[in-house]
Amino acid sequence: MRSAPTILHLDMDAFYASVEQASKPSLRGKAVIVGGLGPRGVVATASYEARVHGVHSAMPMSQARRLAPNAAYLVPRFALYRSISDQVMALLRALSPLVEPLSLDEAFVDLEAGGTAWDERSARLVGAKLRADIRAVTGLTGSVGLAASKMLAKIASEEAKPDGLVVIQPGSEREMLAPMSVRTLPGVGPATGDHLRRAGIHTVGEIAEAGEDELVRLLGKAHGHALYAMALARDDRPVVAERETKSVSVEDTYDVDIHDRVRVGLEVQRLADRCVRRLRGAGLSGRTIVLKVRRYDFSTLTRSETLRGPTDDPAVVREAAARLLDSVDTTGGVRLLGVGVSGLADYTQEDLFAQAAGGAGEEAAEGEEPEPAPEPRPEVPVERRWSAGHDVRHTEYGHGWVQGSGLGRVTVRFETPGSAPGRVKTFRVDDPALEAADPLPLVQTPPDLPEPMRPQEAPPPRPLEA
DNA sequence: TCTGGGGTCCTCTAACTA
DNA sequence: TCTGTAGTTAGAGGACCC
Repeated sequence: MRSAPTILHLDMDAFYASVEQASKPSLRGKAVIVGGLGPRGVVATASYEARVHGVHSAMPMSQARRLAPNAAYLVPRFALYRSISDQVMALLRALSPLVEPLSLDEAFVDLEAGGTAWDERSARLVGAKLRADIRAVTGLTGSVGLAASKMLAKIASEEAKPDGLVVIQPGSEREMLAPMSVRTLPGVGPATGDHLRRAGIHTVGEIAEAGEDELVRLLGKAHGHALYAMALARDDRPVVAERETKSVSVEDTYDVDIHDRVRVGLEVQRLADRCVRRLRGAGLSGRTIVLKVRRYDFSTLTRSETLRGPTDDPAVVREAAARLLDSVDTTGGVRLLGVGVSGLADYTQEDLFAQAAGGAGEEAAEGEEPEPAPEPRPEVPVERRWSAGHDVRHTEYGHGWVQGSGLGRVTVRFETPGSAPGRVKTFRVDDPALEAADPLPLVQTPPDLPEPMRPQEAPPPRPLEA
């Protein structure tokens, strides 16, 4: 492990909710909850104001509504979050070529590899400047952790939240970790946490005391060795800039369980098509087709089939998924269906004789297949749908966002990121003066950055577009 | 209270192969 | 030719992460 705290972990604070607050002045300082709004939705992100009420990520939305009935509930706008994430990642890439994004709002940076920091003082300066630049470019806050390893940098940024910077001094790690809960360590979730608790192990220090053999006995080889090393603050994992995608999958949870076997089959075909579209969009193909079924009682099963060679042919994936479905009992109903492809390659090698024999008649068009028009779902009326939180424009009142809709009406608040909190008006859902609009930039005119921090180039295209 | 979506990695078992 | 063994691959499930 290195001797200076030159690994940086950035974590944007309550990212999705903060973006929504930045783009909607009337929500600033208010409880904002972003997530699925259907009957089976869960919370993706809650603003700090909402967390005060006990709302947190992954909580069922129904529970969140009971805890914070007056919060603003919004559906996620991933395209907007991705564009802001790109701005942040560009700032990180100006610091080092070794940037490892973990998600839209989190990344590791190896400052030493970038030559931007070599000791605690320089690392602290870089971290502070990064936070200021993120605020200037995006208007948002992020928390920074600096340490000599990835694990510790991540723990440091967690300690720094919200809107802070924490450095863990090399040499002080074990002492600092010892009293912390085992759940602090990456890889310890509810199941492992319970397992350890039953063995009388509650803190990181107790993991270290238990010894490696005991950890391996309790948790298995890989997990046991890894966790013991982490408890001793041993973590040599490098920051890896490019990770290959290993699988591509899509899944849908249905508002109401599906009982009709024919409908289940149709949904699987739809998911297979969507999965292939994503696969092709990323320029990939794959050998193993996976079907996922979550039944009415939440029991989940997967069935998979490995083909002779990688494919990106929708007909082949559809047929494989249908074969897999044949082996699954769906009586009682299903709440979720998913189709995935793994064993990826960046070429296709269709065994035309063996695999296309069944589907030769319905060959898909070569090359870029057009996005099929979204088929209206049976339960959705054929009228314009206004999603809560999405931007709109009115010919008379200008730019605003959908505060809610129902009973043939849509309520819009007219405001922009740079305006004062705006007024609310209600329209008929089919009002011709109202149309969907693109989000506005959060910061009107991004200030010029000083030379060393200016992003040098656009980030590379993301491998997967949703 | 009733549990999303998109991923990664690990473990166990069975089948196959050398 | 039969048997035991070790390694590899597939398939299923589980845990975890954001």
